[in-house]
Amino acid sequence: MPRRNPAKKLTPAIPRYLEIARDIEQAILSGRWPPGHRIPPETDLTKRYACARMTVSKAFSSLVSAGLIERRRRLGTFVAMPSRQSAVLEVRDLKDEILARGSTYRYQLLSRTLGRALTPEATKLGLSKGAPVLRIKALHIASDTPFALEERLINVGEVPRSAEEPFTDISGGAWLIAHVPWTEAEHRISAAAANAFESNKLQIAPRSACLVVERQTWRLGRAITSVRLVFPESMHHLVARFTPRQN
Amino acid sequence: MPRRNPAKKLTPAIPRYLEIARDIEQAILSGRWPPGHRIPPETDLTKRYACARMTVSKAFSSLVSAGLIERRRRLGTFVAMPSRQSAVLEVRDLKDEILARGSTYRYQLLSRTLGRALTPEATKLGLSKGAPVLRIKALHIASDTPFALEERLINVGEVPRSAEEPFTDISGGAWLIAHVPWTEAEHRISAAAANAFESNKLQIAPRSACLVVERQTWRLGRAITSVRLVFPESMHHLVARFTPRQN
DNA sequence: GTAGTTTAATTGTCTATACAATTGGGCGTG
DNA sequence: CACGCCCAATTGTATAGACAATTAAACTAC
Repeated sequence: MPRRNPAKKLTPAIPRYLEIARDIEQAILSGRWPPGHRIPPETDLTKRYACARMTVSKAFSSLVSAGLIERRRRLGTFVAMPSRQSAVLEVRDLKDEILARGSTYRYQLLSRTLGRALTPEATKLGLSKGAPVLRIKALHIASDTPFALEERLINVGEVPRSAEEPFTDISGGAWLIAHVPWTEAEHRISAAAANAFESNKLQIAPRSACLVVERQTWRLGRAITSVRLVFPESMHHLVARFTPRQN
Repeated sequence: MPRRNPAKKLTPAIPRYLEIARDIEQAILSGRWPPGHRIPPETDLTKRYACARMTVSKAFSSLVSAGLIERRRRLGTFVAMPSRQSAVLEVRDLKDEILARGSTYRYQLLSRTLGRALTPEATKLGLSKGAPVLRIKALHIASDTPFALEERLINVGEVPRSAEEPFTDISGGAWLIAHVPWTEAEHRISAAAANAFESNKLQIAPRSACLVVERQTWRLGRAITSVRLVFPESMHHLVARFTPRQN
């Protein structure tokens, strides 16, 4: 029977398992425990911290999910090799982003056509040629200055309700976020010179530098939408921030 | 004769807590439990799955760290709003990336000066003016074509050994990754037209579109380095991929 | 020596219980 | 009604113990 400590120990500001996790994290980040170093087994730390093994285990779990350590039965726990760095790229709705910087937001639908996928479109979405797709072109405008040009392709077969949505007042991105859960997304970020259509709509000089974000979204393996966002130089930058420690 | 007891309850292929987590995940991803939906409390699931509360708790923990659910004491557990999307941006060493695409890699140091931080440099790194810094300019070359221009600033006070490194054969990024652990990094990704120096070194037309990646790295709150990488249009794109399910 | 077998170290999962912390909602008083 | 107090639901953390799975290393039989 787990009899509680008679001293009525109030839980301290920082829980025990986090304290352990931070100690280990500190040892790793300071370089005191280099990659490959073997971390004392749970039973040792159980003694050192005078706690149950589950508590140490929980500390280790959080470090595993943060990618700082790796564990193997019988072998022990080791500081992970800093193999591939990664960063969390925040992707927010453009409307929120524009409003957040104090500008007014306006959305303008340029075109909306319901049709059958041409070969390149079908390839991009992983559909067969002729499948129903919705094509949307629109402008996001911040304080009367064009902010981004959006060209979107929606897989109507997967999102039937999109065929009834006019998209005159809400952007495809905002509508989809609200109506369709997704399981996987991929972004391609690059730079490109504006073509004639883009420079015209964005009111910038032809061939001027633009940031291009192409995003494709899937739901349980089937493509939902594919979108290409073109931002004039200096209108936008993406920020990615990474902290190794999780939880 | 192996004295293994075959009648003993073998642990199934998939542990109990993962089974629970997957059921919930499936309900969320399929849309059956939309964002904001209240998930039954631990005690209910404890009954439904006939297991201990710790097991349900562990299932929930993994879903929390995957960002699928949010929990609040007394209120309960809810399907997370898909508002703050995020993606994992892979950041690899340029050398690896170039070699991976089958090109040859060459690194060329353009300049290296050890000096005292000017005001803008000090501001960027969060140092006081006059602190020792190392400035490096270098080219990354893929199959004899300039691939990226690197302009780097290193906080010598935080990384003293960098002052002795010539950086003639190894890039600042590769050296730092190997020698200095970091705790936080921030990326700024944007597009810009090449200036005279950049177009000259990268052998591209003046004012042509470039992808600019600015990265700043800290270690325990103190700046280690700040780097600006300029890629000619079409030479490079960043790929970010996101999968909500984490295990 | 070699091949197979056992052992032991270590992590992985689970149970049953206990108490703390958080906080919306209900209750009562002025 | 407004304010403050208490209650109960729910999650958060922790304990002590149990057994399974993994696998390097020690051991044993040939």
